[in-house]
Amino acid sequence: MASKDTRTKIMDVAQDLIQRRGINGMSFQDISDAVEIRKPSIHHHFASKQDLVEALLTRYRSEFGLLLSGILASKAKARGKLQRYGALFENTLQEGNQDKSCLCGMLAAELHSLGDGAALSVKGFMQDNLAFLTKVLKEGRKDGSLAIRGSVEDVASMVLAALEGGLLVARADGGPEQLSAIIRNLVGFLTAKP
Amino acid sequence: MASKDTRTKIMDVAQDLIQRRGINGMSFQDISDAVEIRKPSIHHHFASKQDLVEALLTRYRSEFGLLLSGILASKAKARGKLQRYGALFENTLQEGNQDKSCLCGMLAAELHSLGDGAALSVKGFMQDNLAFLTKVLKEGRKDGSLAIRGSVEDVASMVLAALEGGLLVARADGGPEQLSAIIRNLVGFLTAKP
DNA sequence: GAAAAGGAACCTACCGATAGGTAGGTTGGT
DNA sequence: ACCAACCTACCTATCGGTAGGTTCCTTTTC
Repeated sequence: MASKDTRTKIMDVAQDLIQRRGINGMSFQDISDAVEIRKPSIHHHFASKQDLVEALLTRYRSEFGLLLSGILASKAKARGKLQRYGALFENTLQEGNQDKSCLCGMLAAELHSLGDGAALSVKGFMQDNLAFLTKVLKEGRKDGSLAIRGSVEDVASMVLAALEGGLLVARADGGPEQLSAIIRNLVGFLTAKP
Repeated sequence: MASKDTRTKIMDVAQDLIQRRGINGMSFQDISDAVEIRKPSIHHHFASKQDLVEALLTRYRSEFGLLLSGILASKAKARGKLQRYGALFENTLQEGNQDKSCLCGMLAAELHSLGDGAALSVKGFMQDNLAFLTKVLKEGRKDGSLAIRGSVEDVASMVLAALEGGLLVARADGGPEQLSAIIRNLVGFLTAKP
């Protein structure tokens, strides 16, 4: 932690705050308090709040993309890949005080407060996930581990919606266990009957 | 519109703003601009922002509860009831500039900015919906129009998550058509095979 | 190798705009 | 005479952001 450079520390703190409070619930002062640096010094690393958010989104999409690639490359059947994908969301909610949501889920809610670049990046994140899910679902239809009816793209949308929404609902109501139940059921419904 | 009393106008405008921008993206000045009233006059009707939000939540839950009761009381089969329930969410997104989400979905995202009363009310909204869905799903298992596997409560959570998340995803990415596709698929997966 | 130049990484002090909220007065109907 | 429903004027806190200076390490130059 102490060895991380300041820019990274700022990004880490900012991302954590946005995932818990949202963009408009996070201020430069909050970052300044958490990272040991004066508030205006943040501007040395990020010219504006929009710049910070865009940098956050670029990093988040890149890291998330790596995780998705890792899942795609694994030897597991499609059903297993879907479970590993769901675990990404479960892990997010289980971190810290169990009140963190997906960065892009939060920003999607506050889309109105975003600049064009950030809004496009949030949309891009959704499309990244849909493309991933579409691949996994098609794979599952081939290897027989999943039973897909209708448009694969539409089912992908449903899965993504259930996970993003699951984070919101679980945080407000039933906690991590509720999210786990949602994922368990989702995978169950998509599983081919023997 | 002109005949509505000021208190109602304030609530209508505030709710619209929160559904589109979120709590922290809405200010008393915004309300003042939309309703023809000076900013401090809002305090005559609502002592604080928290009071306003809590009044909004009480009204929203009450109105939504009536809609749910109406659906429950209808003669339709459970599958039809589920479709009518989904239409509630579709209607929300189709209003105005097609950028409105569920009030409680937005507030669930910004839960950290809410007082205890409001947070509890958001949680209550989720539980209202889960109770409704649980009833419908059980009904569907009886009348044969739905095929539920596993815990009915867990499936209810999944449906609610998919709809709340569907609003977020559709708003950021594919618009109303994407939400419709999600609902179509959701109902499809829950439909008993002939 | 010493000195000068440069720039990254901070700092203090401050800015105008806006946030939610308060004090106290005016108006008009009951 | 009262009270609901407004108003103007103003408050403090905080927002994102700017100006300009200090420190220190690196790089260039004689």
